[in-house]
Amino acid sequence: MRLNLNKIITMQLLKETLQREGLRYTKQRQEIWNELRSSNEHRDAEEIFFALRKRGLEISRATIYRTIDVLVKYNLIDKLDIGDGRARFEYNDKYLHHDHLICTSCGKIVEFHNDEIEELQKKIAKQHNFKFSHHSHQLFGICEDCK
Amino acid sequence: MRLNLNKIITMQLLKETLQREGLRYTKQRQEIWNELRSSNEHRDAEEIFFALRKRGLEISRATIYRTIDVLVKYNLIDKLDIGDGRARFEYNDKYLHHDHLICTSCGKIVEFHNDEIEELQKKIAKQHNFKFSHHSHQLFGICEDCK
DNA sequence: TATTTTATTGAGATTAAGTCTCATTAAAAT
DNA sequence: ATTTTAATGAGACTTAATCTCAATAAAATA
Ligand SMILES: [Mn+2]
Ligand SMILES: [Mn+2]
Ligand SMILES: [Zn+2]
Ligand SMILES: [Zn+2]
Repeated sequence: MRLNLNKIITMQLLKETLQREGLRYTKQRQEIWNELRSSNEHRDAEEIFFALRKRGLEISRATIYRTIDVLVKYNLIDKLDIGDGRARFEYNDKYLHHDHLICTSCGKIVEFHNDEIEELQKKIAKQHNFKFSHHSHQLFGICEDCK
Repeated sequence: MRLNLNKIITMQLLKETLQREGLRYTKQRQEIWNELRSSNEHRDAEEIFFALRKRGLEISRATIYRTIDVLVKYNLIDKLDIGDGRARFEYNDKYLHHDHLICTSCGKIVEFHNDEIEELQKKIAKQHNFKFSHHSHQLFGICEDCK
């Protein structure tokens, strides 16, 4: 019940965003968005491709990449670089922004949020007369299990 | 005089680092290190390759990439991602660490340092029982000239 | 609803950053 | 001076991501 309502709301968000931008609300874009919004993982393009294949969907890699670009552009998903040579993506929850702490040994990803850092970033951009748009912040180390 | 002394000291640092690690102090490694330590730019592998070519040095791209890996591994240079699909590198001044503020319009790079953020990062890693090793922090926005 | 318009898709070719192979070279140890 | 072996050079290879273009399907229009 709750999940279903959540899905309806987020699908509506996709539809409205695409309409506002004069883009089409296609089957493929719905499927990719649904895959990312309902997952807690940090997925790369290939993983999204196989997740959809597994669910019996015919889709091209080119469409995955193109759709990801659209979703990132309109802030529906975030791109992140954990240093493994592939871009990863996750649902962008506007009300719960977070950055990442990554274990360089096992790849574990821990999410963190720090209001002080968020504010300091804005302050730094302002000091240099930049109109701040976004940031990329990753901490690397060895996790408890790997120590 | 001062620059020359600075060069002697940093070349010595390379030599000692390589010897300590049982690696050879080769002509190519000296040239790549010298190129990076004497520049204020944020160079990618191809730019280093052409800078050395211009100075009449015969060197292979494979050696550029391999040497960069060694220099990053032993913290003589830092790797940075400004979001253009190529890894960039710069001299690592242990006494003057900095992160980057990048203009998404013209590509201008402004360096900044913030002690509070540096401390908060250590604190966050500690809270999650990580042995903190390094971080990657970029701010993106539109610079004064591009606004 | 049927027709028209045009953005999007699929399949595979292409690009390009980075890695790998292996014969040759040159540090550095003896 | 000789030996040992790590490093280099040249180019093949890998792979994430982009591009091309004919076919398809949203959505606008009749
Ligand atoms: Mn996350
Ligand atoms: Mn810098
Ligand atoms: Zn770990
Ligand atoms: Zn600018």
